[in-house]
Amino acid sequence: MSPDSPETPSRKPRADALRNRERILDVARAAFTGFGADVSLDDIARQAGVGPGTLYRHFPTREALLEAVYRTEVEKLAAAEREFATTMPPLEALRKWMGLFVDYMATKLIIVPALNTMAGSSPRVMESSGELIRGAINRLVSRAVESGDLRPDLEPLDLLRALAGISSVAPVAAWPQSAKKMVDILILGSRPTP
Amino acid sequence: MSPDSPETPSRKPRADALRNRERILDVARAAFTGFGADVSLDDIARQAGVGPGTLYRHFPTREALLEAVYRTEVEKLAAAEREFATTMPPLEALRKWMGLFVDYMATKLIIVPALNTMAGSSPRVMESSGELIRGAINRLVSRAVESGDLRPDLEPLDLLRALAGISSVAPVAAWPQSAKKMVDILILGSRPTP
DNA sequence: GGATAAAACGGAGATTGTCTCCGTAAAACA
DNA sequence: TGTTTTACGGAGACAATCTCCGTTTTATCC
Repeated sequence: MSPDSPETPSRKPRADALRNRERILDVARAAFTGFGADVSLDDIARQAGVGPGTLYRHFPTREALLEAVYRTEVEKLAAAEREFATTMPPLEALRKWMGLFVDYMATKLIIVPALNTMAGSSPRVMESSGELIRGAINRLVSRAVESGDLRPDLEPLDLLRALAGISSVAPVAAWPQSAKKMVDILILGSRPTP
Repeated sequence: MSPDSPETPSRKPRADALRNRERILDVARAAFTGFGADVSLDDIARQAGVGPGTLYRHFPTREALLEAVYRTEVEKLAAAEREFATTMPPLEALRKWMGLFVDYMATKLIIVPALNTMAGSSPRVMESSGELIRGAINRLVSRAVESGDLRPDLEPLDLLRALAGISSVAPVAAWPQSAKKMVDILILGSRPTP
């Protein structure tokens, strides 16, 4: 089994391949969240300025594309945390990151149900994502607590639960707006008692 | 609003229309549970011996057909309870009904997730179904308790929960077999202590 | 039991989506 | 710069969705 090493990068990957992959993912994320998980893949290819063949070479099935979009979003969140943590004051970092989290939830709300009703649906993707996100919010909150900007008795995950919770009471379309207001309210309410 | 009475049945519905509707539902149930919720609707029409136009006249969208199949299954369950209760001894009625419930769960496992990821998905269908099923199992168990065939401290819904619970540990394909064995085990274990 | 009108049928076909194949083009390597 | 490897892209085969309308069947009224 496993005839050779995990990867044998005999060559540098072609620059246009990477560019195209990027653009397809970008367009796909917008299309999925805007028009649902069953938009035409050929349409996505067209909008990304590539042929259908190119899209299908990068992502052989709709499921593969959905998974890739989701994975990318999670990684964006994780990367944002690392960046914000070193370039912004604690409270601002938290606020901006929570704003990104709202966008992430919007795509998650579309993609996860779609993946669940597909043949070879994969729980594996979801497992790792939870880990990354929990780590990020923990670090962001810790830093803001240590700097005295947040109450020390704050459960980090509760902030995210509050945002996610809106999705069940607000109409899907209006969700991001409500959630973004919530970010300010939550942070305001989480400051230490003077 | 509501210009006239809910229904003005000016005519008796045509016999072939009813027959066809019936046959389409029958074939659709088999197709959905056998091959998933995205089988070709034209195929279903062909197998039912009608043209595509006929299928689409009865059920304008895939969602409508899925809903109709589900609703029909629930009504079958309710009707079976009414029949069994008057024609069988209590324990046999319960056993046979639970056997039907296993089949019902198999289609529910396919249809509900599919409906949930569709545009105008409707929670209304599910609401009434739960009511009907709860009523049925309650009556069946009561009767068997009164006749002394079941322990009086039995929570009726637990019997169904046990069956439904298998679906999360057994592979989807092998599910009905495991569940049917469970029916015997459950009933055996539910008899009064001698 | 016809005659008549309403209702339903069915399938051809327009439209749209999926996915592949392969000749062409571009990038990496030497 | 020449060669080789990799990727591109779009034509087109195939399949599914859904509609339109001429034909057939059915209920109803004499």
